[in-house]
Amino acid sequence: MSDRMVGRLSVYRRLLTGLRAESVQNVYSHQLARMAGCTAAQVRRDLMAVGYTGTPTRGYDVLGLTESIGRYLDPPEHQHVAIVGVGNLGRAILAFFANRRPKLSIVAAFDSDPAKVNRVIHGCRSYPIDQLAEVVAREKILVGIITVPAPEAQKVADLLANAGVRGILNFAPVAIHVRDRVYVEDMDITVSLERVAFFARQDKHSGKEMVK
Amino acid sequence: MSDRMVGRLSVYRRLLTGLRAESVQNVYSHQLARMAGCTAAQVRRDLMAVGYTGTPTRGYDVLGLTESIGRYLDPPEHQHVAIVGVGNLGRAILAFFANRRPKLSIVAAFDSDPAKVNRVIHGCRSYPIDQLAEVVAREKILVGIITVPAPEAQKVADLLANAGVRGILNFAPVAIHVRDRVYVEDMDITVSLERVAFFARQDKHSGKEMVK
DNA sequence: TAGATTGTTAATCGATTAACAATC
DNA sequence: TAGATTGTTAATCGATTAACAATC
Repeated sequence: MSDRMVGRLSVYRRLLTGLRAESVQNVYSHQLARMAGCTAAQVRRDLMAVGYTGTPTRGYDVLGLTESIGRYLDPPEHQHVAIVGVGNLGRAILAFFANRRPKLSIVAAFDSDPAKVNRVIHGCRSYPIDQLAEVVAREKILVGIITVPAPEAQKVADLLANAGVRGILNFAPVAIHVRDRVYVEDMDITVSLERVAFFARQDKHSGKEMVK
Repeated sequence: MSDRMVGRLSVYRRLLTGLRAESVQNVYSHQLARMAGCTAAQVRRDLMAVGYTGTPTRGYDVLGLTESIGRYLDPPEHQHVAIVGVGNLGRAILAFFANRRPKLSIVAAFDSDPAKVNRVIHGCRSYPIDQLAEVVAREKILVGIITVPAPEAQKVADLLANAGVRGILNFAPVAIHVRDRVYVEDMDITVSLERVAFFARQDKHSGKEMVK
């Protein structure tokens, strides 16, 4: 299971949820492909991998496929996330994810600024950073989001990894190093914006969209 | 020039800037590789592509390499960016980029909410959305950032593309479709978080970091 | 049946990795 | 010189694309 495929499955599911809201019952691979920005063959291969089969006449059943992707992508039980750094970006992410996914929710926020802790921000409790290990263990948090300034990112990554977190989504503009068992994904807005600016100046480019 | 390579060059430059601040004059490929989270051979191949050569004894000259990457990545003249959607995320991005890059700056923000326009937010002027085409043309804006809710993203993408923007960084959780000459990069926080959550549950995974 | 779509294999493509002579 | 690093080519790897018989 490649990281790209997991990303596409996540996109398919969102599209399927939208179709269900419109009472659409069946969908063909080429329809999903057009909406997701990939090819029909890629959709079919991905769905094959999650073990869901369609039929030539009706394509894929929207409800059944949604559930099948959910069994694949979703945690068996509710999965808890922590966010470290309650600045502008941290608060934006808290607002964005508030009550969005039933099985994946941010249950704790941490900051080193005393003015930002022991509060409830967009429905999420905030704690002093030195309570991180304790809260991560108590709340069974497996995923951490880093939204602190670059100079503090590595320190925070070490705290999270030592507390038992197994996945990190890093927004700090710096590469962090953790032990091999921790999955790290960097979302570097500066790098992305520089890349878009670079290709915006090129007359020709691949033209394909990048799903991060 | 692949999109991944452009991303790595952006990372190298940031690292080199840090080294310069510490008065480091020379750097070897394996040092850059360790900091950037890639391989030494990859660093050498990337630097070869930008046309900068090192020497076996001294490695690469930090200052010269920084300038060489800049000539490659940076626009010949100041490049202007617009952001559409002044919600939590939009304001966070404005705060993040305020006075950060000398040659790449967000010069205009747009929103459909009358309460959010005709103001200065983190140093950036905000306009009503219906002035987008006019302002984009006047300010020679080539890049747009979309931070509106998903249902409005396609409409905003059309507005930007029609106004002459050539690159779009899309934070809305939906795929947008634009003509081929416009480069689109999606930063989908939901997809990324679901992916991290997925791999956090796996016992084994690639372990390699993903630079987006 | 006819026709469009599916599951699945083979071919293609591009990026990464390994290897090594040349170099300072 | 000796030794580590460089530029560069070949081999590997994985993902995407193309193709097509099977199927409803």
